[in-house]
Amino acid sequence: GGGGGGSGEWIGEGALYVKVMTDEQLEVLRRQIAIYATICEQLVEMHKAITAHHDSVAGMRLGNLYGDPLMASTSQKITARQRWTPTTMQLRLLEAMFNEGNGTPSKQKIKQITTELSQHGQISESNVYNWFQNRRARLKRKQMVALVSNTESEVEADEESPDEKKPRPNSYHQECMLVG
Amino acid sequence: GGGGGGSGEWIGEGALYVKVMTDEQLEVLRRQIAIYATICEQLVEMHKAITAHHDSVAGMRLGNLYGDPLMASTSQKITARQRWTPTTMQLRLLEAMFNEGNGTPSKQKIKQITTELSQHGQISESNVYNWFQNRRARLKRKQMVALVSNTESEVEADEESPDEKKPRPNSYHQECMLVG
DNA sequence: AATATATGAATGAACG
DNA sequence: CGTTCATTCATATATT
Repeated sequence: GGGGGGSGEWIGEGALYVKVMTDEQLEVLRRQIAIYATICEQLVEMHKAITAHHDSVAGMRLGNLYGDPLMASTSQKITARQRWTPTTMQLRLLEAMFNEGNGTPSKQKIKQITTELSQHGQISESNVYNWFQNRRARLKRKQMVALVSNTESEVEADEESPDEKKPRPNSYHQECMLVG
Repeated sequence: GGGGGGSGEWIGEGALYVKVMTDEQLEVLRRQIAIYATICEQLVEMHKAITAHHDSVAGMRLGNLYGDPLMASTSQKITARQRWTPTTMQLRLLEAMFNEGNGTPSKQKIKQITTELSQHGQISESNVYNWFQNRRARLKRKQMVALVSNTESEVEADEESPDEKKPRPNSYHQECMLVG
């Protein structure tokens, strides 16, 4: 499974955390994931048991499922992709390096990274270079947007009386996900 | 919509909601769940194919797992991502702006447009940004297709199909890689 | 219901 | 580096 790194990735500096989901909602979420995990385990075991006797079943193999589940979406099979797509492993390593900070990698550093990542799939130095450029640019843009919306919220909050509560459509991002 | 249940199940009365996870973190979470969903779907299909030949496998059965309401999300998966849909009024205004103001709006302009359009429904700056990007790109593609179909009789010697893309020179290679 | 299309969003690559 | 372009992915909607 793609468990995601240390807590540092999830907790920003100086952020204030308030409980958004109730314990019941968290439990629903946990159960939904657990159901998938259970089914996966059973099916994998079943598959192993079967292929122990019949090493090939209708040409289907689990194979790449273990390898790159993120890329297992249906459409991406036959056509050779024309642009580089990082494998899950490459992405994880890149993210880790990015989170370490240290700014933009030097040319020498990029060479080293490329060599390292090429053990996990096709990659070129320009891919690495572009990736860092894009990652940085988009993070910055996102932060700017967040800053603006935060400022607006504060301004609005100042103009309203504290007792008054206003429906904020901005929170719709959260209510849609994982609702069964 | 994000599927079943009124918002009352998720939003308590009088509760104040603050964003605890960034959109990026939410996306990571969604993808992690989606991994399970994808694996499960494929494994279930595999299981069906297998049990078509062996109707009893070592006493293991999925049983009611298929019937689980959380699993039977044929119409709306729990991992489905919500996506903005412009209202007719928003769409009309966007089209008008696109037709008059040539080119992609600046960030400042986008902010203004967003504020204006939010009077006609939920919308964010990235929605506006994406809309203009897509509108422009698709118009260009349509024009190119039209152009190709107009001139195809003249340039039939060219073996290149319209779908094929020409790899463009990479600036990183030009500026950095070939040095030394 | 299954398939096809339209389109919002994500992202690799390129430009100035 | 910030911005823009081009392609791809995923989902909502339309069609059969």
